[in-house]
Amino acid sequence: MHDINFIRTNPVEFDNRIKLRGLTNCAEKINKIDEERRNTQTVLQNILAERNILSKKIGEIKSKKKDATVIIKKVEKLKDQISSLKELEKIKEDELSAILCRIPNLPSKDVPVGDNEKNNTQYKIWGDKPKFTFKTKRHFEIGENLNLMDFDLASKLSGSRFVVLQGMLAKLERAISQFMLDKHTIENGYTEMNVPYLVKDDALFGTGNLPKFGEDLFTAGDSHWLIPTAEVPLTNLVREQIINEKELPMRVTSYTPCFRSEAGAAGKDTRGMLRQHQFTKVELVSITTPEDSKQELERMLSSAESILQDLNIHYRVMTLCTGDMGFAANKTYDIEVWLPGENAYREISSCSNCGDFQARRMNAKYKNENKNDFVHTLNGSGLAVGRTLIAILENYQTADGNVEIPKVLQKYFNGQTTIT
RNA sequence: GGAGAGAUGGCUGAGCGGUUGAAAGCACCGGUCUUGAAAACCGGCAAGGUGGCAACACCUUCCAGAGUUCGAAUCUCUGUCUCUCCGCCA
Repeated sequence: MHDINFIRTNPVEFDNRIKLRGLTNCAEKINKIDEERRNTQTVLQNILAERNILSKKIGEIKSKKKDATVIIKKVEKLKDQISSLKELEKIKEDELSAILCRIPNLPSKDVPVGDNEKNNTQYKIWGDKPKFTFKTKRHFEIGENLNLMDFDLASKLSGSRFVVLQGMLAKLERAISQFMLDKHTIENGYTEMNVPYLVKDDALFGTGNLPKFGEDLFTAGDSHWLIPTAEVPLTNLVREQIINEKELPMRVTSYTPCFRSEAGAAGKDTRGMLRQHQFTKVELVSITTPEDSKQELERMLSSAESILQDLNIHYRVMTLCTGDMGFAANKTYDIEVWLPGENAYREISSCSNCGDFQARRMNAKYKNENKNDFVHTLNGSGLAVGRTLIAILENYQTADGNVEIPKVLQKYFNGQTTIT
């Protein structure tokens, strides 16, 4: 949610920066409604002030047991005006927030400008593409050949975009998530949280998924939604609060399933488990002061990177351009992991600084020398577990169709070193 | 699921329909004292908004929404949530 005050005082800058996200000339329209709203409010407040004064007088007169009918008649006349002005004010407020809550965050000034992912820029690259002496397979070929990954079976239960993992692959999924949580809690300074997977509208509004992107979500039938990412419950942990500055930065992590309808992704990545309706993810969320959020994004990125480095898998980090960022972000880094079977880099993590955008929607503040200000929120995958499993299968595959278990995961396998 | 109780400022907790934005305590901030700290004492301390260059003035907010009233934290209705007891249950 944007600061109306900022739009009012910097309409040109606002329009220039929001244009980078494909929206044109918003400020004038917004400011016109805002002005109508404020004018209405001023008139209303003056009448309310008058009513309050007169009502107080009535109290004084009555306490002296005198007759107040003249003044009471006078105040009665104000009532109609008050209710119609209140109505008008509400209309203007709703009109304003309907527009404001659908406008994406302004891109940070250090984000590359562009319309689509082709304009993303490489921020860093780690390791090298591994060399294989045999023709590499894709993850689902490996998994299906091992008889440990079954898409047909899953579709009987749940339809398309689901998978059943069995035996060592199910265990691998568990080992990966365990490893990630251990790494983030023991070495990277995050506190592990166990959070609800069903949330209310308000929580999704807070992170920016609603009201615009309900299509991407699953509902649970009642007033609950299935979380598309643990970002939603984790970020909302600070909603409607004034946090003591000493508590910041707050770093939390959680391993959860994520549910996405993939409404706009028909025909995209239909083979394999790259894009599923349900997947698990270890999420990182940081709550910081405005001064610290930029460096926190770098720190968060490093935390996510540390997983792939420990797994010794080659990746690159892209800075998303203005046109490719998510709704709530002001800057986003995507970690793209190298998949030899697919001969491509694929997103495995997305780390975003949302500035105060979500904090405004959630009304999350911190106390700073007797001043209250909105916190900054950041979120990142650390990492997507399913895609990490894919990356391991493809990077650790052997000529005979088996998969080596990465060193750091072996302790979760009682010393076993290969999946066969 | 049945019966009852409740929701007030960062927290605990008072609050007759009329100077109650709200007592008191804790926490927090500033000061005195102290070599330093603690204790003690003094002072400050809710949020959001409108108008104003500003000092400041005013408006709104006591879970949410509707209502009664000249006037609601206080009365009525609805919803949400919490707690206690009973039943059921992983």
